[in-house]
Amino acid sequence: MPNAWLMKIEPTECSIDDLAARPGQQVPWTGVRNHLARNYMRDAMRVGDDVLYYHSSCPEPGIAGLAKVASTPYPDPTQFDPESPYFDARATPEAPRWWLVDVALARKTRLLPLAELRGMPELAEMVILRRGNRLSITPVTASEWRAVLDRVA
DNA sequence: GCCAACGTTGGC
DNA sequence: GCCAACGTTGGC
Repeated sequence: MPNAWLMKIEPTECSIDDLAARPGQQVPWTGVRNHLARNYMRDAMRVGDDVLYYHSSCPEPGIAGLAKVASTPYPDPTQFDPESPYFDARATPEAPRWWLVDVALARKTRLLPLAELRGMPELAEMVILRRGNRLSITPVTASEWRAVLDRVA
């Protein structure tokens, strides 16, 4: 049984439709600069883990599709790129500070809006819904995953 | 634009 | 190590 995760992305960066249109329907999860979220990718994720693809900072925030972890962790290349907003002068190829995984589309779903998630009793304890949560990557329990799957079926 | 919540920075 | 100030996130 794979673990499951919720991963936030701004649709202006890569929406579910952008992902579907990409060759390989895959996206490297660049730009994470929070240690806990980094640790989830580097230390806890496994290829094949389930992912809830969540649109954030947009007119309709919510779950937009299902995806899977598609690579083992590797250094985020943007940390070495002085032109990138994610450049980190303290990182070197010998001692990277930031890691990522590739995420591959499983399928687009109907948009499950944040308000609807908040209304689901099965998701009462979901990390993303807790007050003040700002983490861009959070673990999802097996029962939460099933509840979301049932809802978009 | 507002604001709550949280993380980071930096002086001490 | 403490903590105030500041920056960021992200929904509304």
